[in-house]
Amino acid sequence: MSAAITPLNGLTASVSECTFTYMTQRANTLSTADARRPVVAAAAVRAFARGGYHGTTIAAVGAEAGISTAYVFKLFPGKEQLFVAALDYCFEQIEAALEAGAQAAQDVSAAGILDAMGDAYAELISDRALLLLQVHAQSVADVPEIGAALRRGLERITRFAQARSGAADADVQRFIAFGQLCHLIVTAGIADLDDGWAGVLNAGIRHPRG
Amino acid sequence: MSAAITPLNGLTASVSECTFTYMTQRANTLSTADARRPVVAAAAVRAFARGGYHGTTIAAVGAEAGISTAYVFKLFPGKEQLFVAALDYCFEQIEAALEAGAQAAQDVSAAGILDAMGDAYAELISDRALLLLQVHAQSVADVPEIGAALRRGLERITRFAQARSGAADADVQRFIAFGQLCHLIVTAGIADLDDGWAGVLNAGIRHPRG
DNA sequence: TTTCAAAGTGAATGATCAATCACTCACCGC
DNA sequence: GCGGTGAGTGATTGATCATTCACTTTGAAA
Repeated sequence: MSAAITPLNGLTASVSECTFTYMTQRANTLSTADARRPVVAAAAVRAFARGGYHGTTIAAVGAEAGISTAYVFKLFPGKEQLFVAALDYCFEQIEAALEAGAQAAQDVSAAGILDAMGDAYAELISDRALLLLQVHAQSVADVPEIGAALRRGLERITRFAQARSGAADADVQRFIAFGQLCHLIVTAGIADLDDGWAGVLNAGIRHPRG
Repeated sequence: MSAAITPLNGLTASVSECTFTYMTQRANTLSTADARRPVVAAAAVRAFARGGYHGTTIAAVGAEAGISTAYVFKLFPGKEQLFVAALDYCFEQIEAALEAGAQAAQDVSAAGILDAMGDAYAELISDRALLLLQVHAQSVADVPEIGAALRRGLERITRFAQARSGAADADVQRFIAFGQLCHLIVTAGIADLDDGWAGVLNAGIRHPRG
């Protein structure tokens, strides 16, 4: 029907093997599977963010990406690997945002850089998809491949925050801990509450969509 | 078949309306539905902790409780309300543990009490079911009833920690934030890792099963 | 123009699961 | 012993979903 082949919108994608360098054709042409995979992974982030791993169908991911269910299975061997690809993509985005935040920091002390990274993270997750996917991933981390992907992502951002800011271990730990508190505030819908107890948790947290 | 009517093992249960006071019969007699509900809720905590909301069948909850699937539906109107009952039960246990910890505190300063509550929490969640249920609840908090139950529980323990310890708002916030970090460490399986990055996150956290 | 491989799809299939129903059995007051 | 009420179950239903398969379309090279 209205197949609407969307021409990889600005997605740089890690097209590492460019054996077909001259094949930089026009848009609207069929894309190669390798180029399409990251686009579908990005769509999977949005779809899985809505319903979680068990609550999201492959059909929903296909619809989000504008392709058929069957083709999702041609691009990824199964649901589990698709979720892992989405999670990897998620942490890629986060590290990039932290780097951008660090680069934009006014105060270049360790604490200043860490703070700027916090701001950048709050900005990044203003659409909530990246945040929700992390929470859903925690929920199914007992699936071995997903747990491994989660640890890989956490290692990535922990190491990055530490190395890029030069902050002390305790400060990096606090950075991550308050990130988790932020996740709780958003998922539980505490940000919008005015009660005293909610104020205790919300204090000083830069909320997405604030 | 092997119906094996288990006689409410030691579960005090809030049998609030005892219109049938004389009916304190023996064990091995059929239990009333009101007395059985909390027992099934406790079983639901364990079952849902394993698979999450979408990944756990009512049959699994029934098996955990030692009753048939059909009878679970006679005790609770549906899966959603059963999960909510499990979550309420979970936060009840947590508040009780915090109170016990506070009572056992050596140092009765605000910080000392908060610390003792942290120890008691670490002890409580050593079997991980209560911890995992909270993570799963975050994951499906967009289901209105479940989100409301989660907020209710968080309000409960935040208010309790604040009132019982008398600590400053910022310290209570930190208490909750590091609780969330603890959840991440356990679900992602970081506690067992030896790498430097994992050490940053693990530092000073009292791990369950440590 | 023909041809071939890769892109992409519609329609099954087989399993699983929430929810329902019709039923049996034990107890209690009479 | 009889009748009713509530405890508890096995079998079924209707829907949903991951995965597969057979099929069509497209683009470009020979």
